[in-house]
Amino acid sequence: MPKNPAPGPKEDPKRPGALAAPGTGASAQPARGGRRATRIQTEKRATILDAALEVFSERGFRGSTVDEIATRAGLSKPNLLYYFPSKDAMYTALLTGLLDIWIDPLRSVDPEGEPLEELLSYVRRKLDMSRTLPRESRLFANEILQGAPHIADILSTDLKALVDEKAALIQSWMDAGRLAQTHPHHLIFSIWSLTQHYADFEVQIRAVMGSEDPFDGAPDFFETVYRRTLER
Amino acid sequence: MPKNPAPGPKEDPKRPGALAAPGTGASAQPARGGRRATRIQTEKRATILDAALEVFSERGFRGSTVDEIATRAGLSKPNLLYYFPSKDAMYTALLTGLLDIWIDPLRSVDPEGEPLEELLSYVRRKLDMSRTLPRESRLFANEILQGAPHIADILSTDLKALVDEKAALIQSWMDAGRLAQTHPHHLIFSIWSLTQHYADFEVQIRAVMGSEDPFDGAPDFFETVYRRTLER
DNA sequence: GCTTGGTTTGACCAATCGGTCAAAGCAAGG
DNA sequence: CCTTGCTTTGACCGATTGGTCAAACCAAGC
Repeated sequence: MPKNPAPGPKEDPKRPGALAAPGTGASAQPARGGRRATRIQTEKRATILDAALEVFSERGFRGSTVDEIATRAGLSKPNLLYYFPSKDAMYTALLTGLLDIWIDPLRSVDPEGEPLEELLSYVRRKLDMSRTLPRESRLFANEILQGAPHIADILSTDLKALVDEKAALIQSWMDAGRLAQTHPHHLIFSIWSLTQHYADFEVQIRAVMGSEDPFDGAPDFFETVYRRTLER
Repeated sequence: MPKNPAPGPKEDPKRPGALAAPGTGASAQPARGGRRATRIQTEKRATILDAALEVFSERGFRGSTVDEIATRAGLSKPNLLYYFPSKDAMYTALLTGLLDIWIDPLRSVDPEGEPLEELLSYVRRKLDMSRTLPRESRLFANEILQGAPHIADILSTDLKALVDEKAALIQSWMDAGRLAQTHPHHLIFSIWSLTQHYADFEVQIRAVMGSEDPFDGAPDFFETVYRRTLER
């Protein structure tokens, strides 16, 4: 089949370096065997992961099909399966690769910083991630909604440890009178909830708000809420 | 090979007005034809919808199978299809039937009541629904996450109208100096987000909190947040 | 017992699913 | 030119999907 240069019937429309594949594990592993990864492999694996993110975040794992991912990546199904051994492999690569990025803002809440400012900037960073990485947010939302079958253990070990640590830090700030008293765990949950809501439930929010951009008023609203809640 | 008549390869020409809808929509319509519904029909349709809610809320629409719903309802697949013409019919019946219930707490925010108390009790009622009806919450979460294909129009008409009305009410309360100033729309979103989070992301929250019951501390936390945010 | 009308089921179907495979395409070095 | 090794594909497989169908089941009225 003489596949000319750029026939792309429904080729990758655009979405430029939408998500190259930072720590997404796009490049780490060779397609097969133990050899080193070709440049073409690195690129295609990144393209595939981007398409997979698109589809998985829209339909969840079980609702997604390899065929659709392949089409959206501009590949044939067998060709895609040449780069990733299975549907599950793509999903796992995405999840584990993104988990770190996703949790990072919490990790960088600084014990040495000014308490209120640290938390406010955590909120800001989190909201920013929802705005710039909505697909990633929805991917996690889907995974958790369906019982977190692939990452349940990570949640109850690594994530729990991190949250407990930061909750203790916040508690110590409150005990020192540098923040108003509240339940630290629920405070953290509220930040996750509020910020991710704007990505995960975007359709609903846009439907209700009409033309106005939801992300316009959100930062101010959050700052107001958390200032009033945490300022002593 | 007695197979032949029925030329129609596939197609459901009719699809009589959306499925029933009293409460959960379990009983109103007869399974077939125009006759009145038998008691057995009423009961089985309710049983089926309950099983369907269980499955749909766990796996989303596309991830769910008719077979699993049938099994969980204690029926054979053809038997289930005798009561509901299609998978889609079950899903639609559930969604439309539950939408009213879900929105109801907002509807009953009383313009004549004491502003802060009205909103606090709205929050309480909402959180209570997440605790007692987590499957319903997850059903909606799945639907919205996947773009709200079945209810997009309702969101941008009925729901938008209701939210706009209540947002105006809240704004008037703020203008009258009976509540501290904030963005009413985002305030409402925050209530949806915070309360439903405890149902939709239950696995994550439980993983992080360990043995402690998340629903224990939540009501107090919410009251604190909204008091501090709204008290003038 | 027979009829009637609602109910239940096993067998079956076309479409789609995730995944395999052998064969072919292809660029680059010799 | 030929080899070599990565890349791509059409054809195909068994399993599962949503849905159909004719036949059987079953209680109740005659």
